[in-house]
Amino acid sequence: MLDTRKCDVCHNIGIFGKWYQLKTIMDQPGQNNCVSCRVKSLAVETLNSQELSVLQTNCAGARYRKGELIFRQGNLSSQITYVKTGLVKIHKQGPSREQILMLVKSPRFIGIPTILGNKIYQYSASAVESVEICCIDTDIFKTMILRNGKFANEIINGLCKDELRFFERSINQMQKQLHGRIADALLYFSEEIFESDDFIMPLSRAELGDFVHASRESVTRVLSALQRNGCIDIKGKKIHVLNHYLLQTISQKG
DNA sequence: GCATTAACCACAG
DNA sequence: CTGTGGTTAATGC
Repeated sequence: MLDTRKCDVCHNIGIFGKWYQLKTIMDQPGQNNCVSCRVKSLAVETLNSQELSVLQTNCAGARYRKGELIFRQGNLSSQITYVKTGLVKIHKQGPSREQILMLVKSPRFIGIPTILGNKIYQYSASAVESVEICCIDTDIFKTMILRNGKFANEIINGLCKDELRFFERSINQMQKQLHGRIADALLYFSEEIFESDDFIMPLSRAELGDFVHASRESVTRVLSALQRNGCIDIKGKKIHVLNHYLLQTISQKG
């Protein structure tokens, strides 16, 4: 089933269940207008004008620069955060090392499990690129879930997709060895995050290591091995996928 | 045993 | 922050 509504900003057609793309115009900082917001989530789109104005008086926008912490594991959560633009990493300190659990492409809610489950953040979120977010008051958010079934439904849809994606990634991480995991990560960036064969890797080698559960040196080695066999071309942070098929094979065979 | 995989350490741009 | 090389421990054939 396709949702053929067009985004009035970038004119991309939204695929059913997927947030609209947004590549340009943002609301002015500090001047929140939920009614005219260009990056409403599917959930927020189900709200009527009265609910929207309630939302508007209970949320605030903020900007974070590359590398800044949005919230920290162990802190008390006070509001739910909606990422309007930019890329965010969800990470957690494990017993031995830091692990990047997932990358979140905007626009998207983060931190819902914390609000509805444990009040203490069980993980941290940081800006990978410069990021714009909206903070919504927890109680208002909960009230909307209780009162508005459609809103709740969209929220649940989002959480389910997250979980499925996470299961998929878990299998990859657990059953593949390094070459496969890195090939996976490259495909993930190329296909899901940037939707292009040419992109600028926003993570450092060390962060990429945290993402695929490997040391920074190993990441470097595998990357240059992939370059040697003509899979990809690397110039610093610029990555060009030359042979998608080969990359997929490596990803599948581990 | 020998080969492979990947982490750790050290050093150099 | 990155790339390389040497070393080492674990695992597989």
